[in-house]
Amino acid sequence: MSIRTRFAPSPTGYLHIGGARTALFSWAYARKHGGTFILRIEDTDVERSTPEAVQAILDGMAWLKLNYDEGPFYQMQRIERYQEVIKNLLVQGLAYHCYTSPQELDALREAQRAAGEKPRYDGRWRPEPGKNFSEVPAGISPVVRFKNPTQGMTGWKDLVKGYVGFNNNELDDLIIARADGTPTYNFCVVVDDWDMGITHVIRGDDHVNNTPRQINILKALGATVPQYAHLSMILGDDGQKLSKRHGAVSVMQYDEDGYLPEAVINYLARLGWSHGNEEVFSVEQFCAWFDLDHITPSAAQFNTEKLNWLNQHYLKLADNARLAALVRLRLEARGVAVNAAPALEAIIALYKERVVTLNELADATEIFYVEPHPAQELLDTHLTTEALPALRELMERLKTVAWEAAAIGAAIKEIIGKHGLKMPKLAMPLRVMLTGQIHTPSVDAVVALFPRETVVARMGRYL
RNA sequence: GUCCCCAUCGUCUAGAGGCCUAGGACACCGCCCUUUCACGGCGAUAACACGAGUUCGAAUCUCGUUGGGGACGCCA
Repeated sequence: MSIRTRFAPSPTGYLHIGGARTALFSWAYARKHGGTFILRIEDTDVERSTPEAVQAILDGMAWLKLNYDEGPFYQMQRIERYQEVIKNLLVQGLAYHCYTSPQELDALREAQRAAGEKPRYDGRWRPEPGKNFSEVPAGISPVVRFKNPTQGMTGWKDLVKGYVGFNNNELDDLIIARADGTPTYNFCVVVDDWDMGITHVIRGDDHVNNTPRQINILKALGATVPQYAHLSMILGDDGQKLSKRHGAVSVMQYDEDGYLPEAVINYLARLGWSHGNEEVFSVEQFCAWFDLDHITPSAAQFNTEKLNWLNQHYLKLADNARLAALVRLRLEARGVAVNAAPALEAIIALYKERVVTLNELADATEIFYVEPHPAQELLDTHLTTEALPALRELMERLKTVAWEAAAIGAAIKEIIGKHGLKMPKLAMPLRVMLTGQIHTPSVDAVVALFPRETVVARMGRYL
């Protein structure tokens, strides 16, 4: 049987790192087995779902290049189907109307909590032999509840956690249709997974408690129960739970922060999954290796340091032209006009091994297009009286020397030799005058990057 | 409170009873390279939560303890 997986986010916010990993694993599992990956938008919470959030999810997946074979399907467009199934369940006596008001339910739960019990529906409207429901309250639209089995166990062999079982008497009769007739999450999921022929449900840990309920509905429907794999959650850098208020950032934030999507993918792939000692691998390699057997059941803490390391690695590997396009966007967003000279690609070639993110790369390249303003302190420190004569001579030499790093380097060496100076005595003030910084790549290479006139002009300002 | 899940270096992890004196990676520290800062190379420090079992033998199996997390919505 062909494998069919799905990613089913609710559009109530951006795609965050945990969701992205769930999507990645689901996607990779389908890819590994030549199966089908489906995107389904679970938008039945009309209050909180927004088109912007849908777009944010789509954008996040596109950035990570997680392509889907079917969908996106929207649950709100399948309402009729859910209602049809609910009607059948009602007819078969597998579901029933419940007239308990939200206020009554609140009171019930409160009382149960106070008594140290697990808050749950007490089945007061559940049809039972001997029960008489002749006094149906007038003017109240009922919800529909699923008639959950009360005996026995419901369990499954979770592909990540192993066997997980619940006593059916722990499960209450969940609402499958609201008073306004709209179906609820747990029900839509079941119908969709059934209709869409999902074979493997790969989702977050927070759904384990929903699983026995969903299995019971699936069984009532006569549907095949898919395999389940519950992924543990991702904790923040500080070990705390990720939430909107705390550290849960959109994957697109990583784009903004200057991370490469392949670095994020590689990092996420390795978070909670392993293939021996492999740390760095392409997405293709990941798809070939991926399996559910090597997913850790325990929660994982996000580690920005390691993401940084991977990003640096992929930056070094990345094509200069691609990086130039990415950096150009960032520079222009800062209002920096990227001129033809110096060539951005050439600058990047020299700088990309020295930075961690694209933003740092943009920082480093910016001074090639914008006048630097060296701090007076740096000028005082490095433009020493002993260096000035040599610097002036160098400036003259740079007006005529062959414009390439080797020749420039040779000229510098010759001049320091002549003046009895050590390399840094000349290199540091040169860096400061040209870039306003004291940390740059090899100074002759930096000089060679600039047009000759720019170098002479920037030096001339201080000599 | 009830139910469910989890537990190896600071972090991500390898590990399916002897291959473990517990391996790799990030970070940290040290050394080398060096024209500054990086990069790169080499090296060091660092962990099986605790307690009982089972077994000739346990990081691996069982039970318990402790600690952490999740779920208990007419949210998803």
